[in-house]
Amino acid sequence: MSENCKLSNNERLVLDVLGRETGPMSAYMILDKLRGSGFRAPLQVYRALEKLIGMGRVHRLESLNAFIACSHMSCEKIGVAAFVICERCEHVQEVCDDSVSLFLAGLAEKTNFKASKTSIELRGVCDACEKA
Amino acid sequence: MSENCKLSNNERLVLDVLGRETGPMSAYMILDKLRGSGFRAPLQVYRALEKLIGMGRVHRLESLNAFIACSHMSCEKIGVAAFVICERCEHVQEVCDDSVSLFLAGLAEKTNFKASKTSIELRGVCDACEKA
DNA sequence: ATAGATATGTTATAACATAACAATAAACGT
DNA sequence: ACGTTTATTGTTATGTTATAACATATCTAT
Ligand SMILES: [Zn+2]
Ligand SMILES: [Zn+2]
Ligand SMILES: [Zn+2]
Ligand SMILES: [Zn+2]
Repeated sequence: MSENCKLSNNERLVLDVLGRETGPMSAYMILDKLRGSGFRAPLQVYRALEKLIGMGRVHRLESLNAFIACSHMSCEKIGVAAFVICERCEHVQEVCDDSVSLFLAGLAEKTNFKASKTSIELRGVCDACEKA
Repeated sequence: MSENCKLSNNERLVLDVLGRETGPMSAYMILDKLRGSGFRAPLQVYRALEKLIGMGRVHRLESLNAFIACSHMSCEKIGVAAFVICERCEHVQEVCDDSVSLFLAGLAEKTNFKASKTSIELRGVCDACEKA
């Protein structure tokens, strides 16, 4: 938590871009948004993303190859979250309650597995889009 | 289920390659295995994979950009499976029990979401590797 | 036969991600 | 302040994953 506060310049820039956007962004979308701030190569984005993900301030959506700012300012239990992704409106809801961590703990126990990273993603249609 | 039996030539070839391998394979690994059978382009693999996934006979591992044959000969409830992936030995265990479908159903209900596709993946170290 | 549907082949290109190396800048003990 | 270490940034090139667009062939039903 002490380390979470100090972001490098590039990390700050990337996190700000993700924070302004409501939906997920690919690394290359982020790069394009930051060309005005001097970014020129994908690696600048990927390096910042790696750090931010390590801090729990950004999550990677595996099924989209995209990234999104943590909706909790920073996940305490890093990696224990589920993402509900609407394919119509691109809205992503992050769910981090006990049911998620209990399910994952149960699954790990049942398979005698030590999980270091987890990914739960649901793709479909959100309530708002379904009604519209 | 009636459609599941009739595979096209290319689908058969791709499924056989995946069936012979114990671990996950990328599309390009599959392509290389099938050059001897006349495959020349990635699209031949991707098209077959798309169909096989639709039939539930192959699963895509989002966190690996790789594919694996269904360990059940064909998942009845397509897409409702969890994958436990060892990063040391590459072994993948497919879990399809009620706890998985109940968890997903609960999550969907809680978020008023209609899920059409789901992905649950745990990355870490399996029991065998941990002991070794 | 022939029309429509399905499957396949081919080339090119888009989209996503990392390797390798060079240069700077910040942190730290002396 | 000083040199040493560590972290950060910049740059070029390349590797990896996936699809678009178009051409051809095969199958199926009438
Ligand atoms: Zn979070
Ligand atoms: Zn929606
Ligand atoms: Zn399966
Ligand atoms: Zn293992």
